[in-house]
Amino acid sequence: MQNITLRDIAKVLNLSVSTVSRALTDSYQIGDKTKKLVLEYAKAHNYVPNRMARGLKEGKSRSIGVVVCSIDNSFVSQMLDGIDHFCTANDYQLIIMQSKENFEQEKSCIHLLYAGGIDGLLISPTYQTTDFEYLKQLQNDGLPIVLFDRLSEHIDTHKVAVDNFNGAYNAVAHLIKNGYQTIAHINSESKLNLTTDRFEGYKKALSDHNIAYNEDLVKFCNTNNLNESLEIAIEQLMSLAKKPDAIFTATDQISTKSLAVLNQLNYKIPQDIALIGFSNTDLANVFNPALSTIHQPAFEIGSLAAKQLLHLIEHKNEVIFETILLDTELQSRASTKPRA
Amino acid sequence: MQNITLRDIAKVLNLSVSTVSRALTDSYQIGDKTKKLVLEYAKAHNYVPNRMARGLKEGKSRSIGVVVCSIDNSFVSQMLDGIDHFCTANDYQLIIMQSKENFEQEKSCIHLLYAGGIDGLLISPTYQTTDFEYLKQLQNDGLPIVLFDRLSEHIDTHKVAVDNFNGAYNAVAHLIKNGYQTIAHINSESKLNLTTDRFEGYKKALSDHNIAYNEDLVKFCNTNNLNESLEIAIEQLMSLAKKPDAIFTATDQISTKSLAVLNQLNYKIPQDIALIGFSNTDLANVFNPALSTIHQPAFEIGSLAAKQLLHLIEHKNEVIFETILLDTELQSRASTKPRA
DNA sequence: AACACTAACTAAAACCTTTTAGTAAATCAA
DNA sequence: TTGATTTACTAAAAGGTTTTAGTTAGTGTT
Repeated sequence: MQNITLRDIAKVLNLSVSTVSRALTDSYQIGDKTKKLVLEYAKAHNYVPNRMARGLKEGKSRSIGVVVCSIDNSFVSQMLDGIDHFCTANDYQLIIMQSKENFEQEKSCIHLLYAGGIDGLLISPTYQTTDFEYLKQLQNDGLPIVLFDRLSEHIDTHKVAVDNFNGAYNAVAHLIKNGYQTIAHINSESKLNLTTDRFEGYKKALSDHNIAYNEDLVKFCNTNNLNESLEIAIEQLMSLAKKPDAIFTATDQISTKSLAVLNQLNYKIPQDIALIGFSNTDLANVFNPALSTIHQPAFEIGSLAAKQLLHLIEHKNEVIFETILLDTELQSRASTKPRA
Repeated sequence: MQNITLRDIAKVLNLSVSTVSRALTDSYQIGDKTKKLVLEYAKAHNYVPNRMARGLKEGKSRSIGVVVCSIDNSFVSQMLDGIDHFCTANDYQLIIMQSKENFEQEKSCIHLLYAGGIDGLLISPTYQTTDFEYLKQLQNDGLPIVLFDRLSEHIDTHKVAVDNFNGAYNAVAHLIKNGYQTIAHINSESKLNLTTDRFEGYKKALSDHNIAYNEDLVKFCNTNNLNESLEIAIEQLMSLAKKPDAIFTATDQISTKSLAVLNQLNYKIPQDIALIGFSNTDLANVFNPALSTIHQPAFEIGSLAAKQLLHLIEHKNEVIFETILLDTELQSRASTKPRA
């Protein structure tokens, strides 16, 4: 099973191990004939450097850890695609772990990854996460960390996400422009920027259009028990004295499930109630009705975050952290058609 | 940044490196007092063995490679979830790579993974893949390999997937039972078992119900250019002299996109044409109309495949390979309502 | 007292790479 | 011809772990 090693090549060609190593890295110290000889032999015998040995020697593993809530989430997997794309292009391996929206499991993932010797960490924290001390400690120990999608102010590092405030603002402004006036908002229960920014965007759009904010129209759902808490939220909204004529939903999961719940309750969309939400599904056109969405450049978020992390790994001394916010895109479909 | 090493502990406690190593692995050769001393010091100073060093020494990495067509595919990501679950529970790390349905890229992924020193490989080949010589060579070199979801007879190893023949048979039988007679079939262009088994299941269901097979009703689409080739296929089907009254689609992508195309062409489903297909989307209920599906136990496929692989890694001598086929589930919805 | 045996430890090699610090031979300047 | 420089190579160490092959001190047997 064993792969061929430098020593094997050296023995056959009657050279020293160091010469072979240098020939393969095209060092100026080695003559052209020797280089050619070694290169050809290595190629012919399919030599590949042992990653463990190299990693041990260099104190690097050329692998990065990624912690996400769940691989099994279309938006997340789109970001992972972007991360993978950039890392593969730069010869870094990806080790992906899932927090399953559970803070304890998130800590455990991070610990395992760190112990496994990753060169850097890409993390999108759980909605529960409020304590960033653990991450800050690793950061102080020299581990490069980049936050993506779900950001927090409690840790200072590179961060990549979309402009959630503007995305939310545009969604609500779009509803208002199309004649909707009583706009509800369903968000996830969390202290992350993502949540608060989208909420703030909602409020700002209302106030900019002279619509009074009404807290009865705003619901925060428990992500760990979404089905049930969302049904309750929607039923509460629809039994208000002054019923909403539109809903702006803040996450992918909430958007699609709200559509399901509203359909099940036999509301006509958008006649009875309009719906727009953050979502990256490529099936929005197939929905009943086609769903208006705020679309995020998921692939770009991932690849940019990876780019920032690899830069951090290779230039550890630089400490000017930046936060990159990409633009969202409003995709208008049947679920928010202008009111007749 | 550097983690504490065995040598550090040895120096502080005035012991040899080997004693410390043995104390930590609870060897009988070390006295109880010494063991306790070492264990406490290691714990207090958060010692974690260097994965590279251990990997180098043992010739193992405790990591496995996974090659899939694309992370960004809900069915794939559900399987990855299962794989991750089992591997994490058994302290193996996952290195995921994407072939993007391209055979050359698949080979490149496998090569990178092998060079990276994985202990085993989990692979779901591209639809293009017909040549398994490369994999067989690695297998002969001692690399444990398990095929999942997309199987082939050209390599002998553990395999995990669903019973595609039966899944397809049930879908078509369901259509017939509900009164549909002229049943088209859209599949992906490939030589993999998955493709042929689903095609065979379709044919068998027809013949068992005394419906003549008509090759005009069967289309194989190019997965790398699905949008266009699918549109052409559907237009051809719908312009036949004897139009189909139902379509059975063979893959997740084809199923959802067919729905989109049929909607766009303004066909009423199921009145003009019924639709059922393999798909694992959890949004089938939200579609227009709700889509009948053949659902696969994706998580179980993944975790079982991982289980088989880890077993293979830890018992390399055993060579009785098995193929596990799980059952599919028919989920009947509006798109295949019984004909009036 | 001589010997075998065990308990508790250690020194050093091995895994494979990269890199530091050299060496030997050839070339060049004076 | 001497001394300096360049070219093309090598020996050996380092990185952290596990493991082989010891060593030493102490106990038990006769």
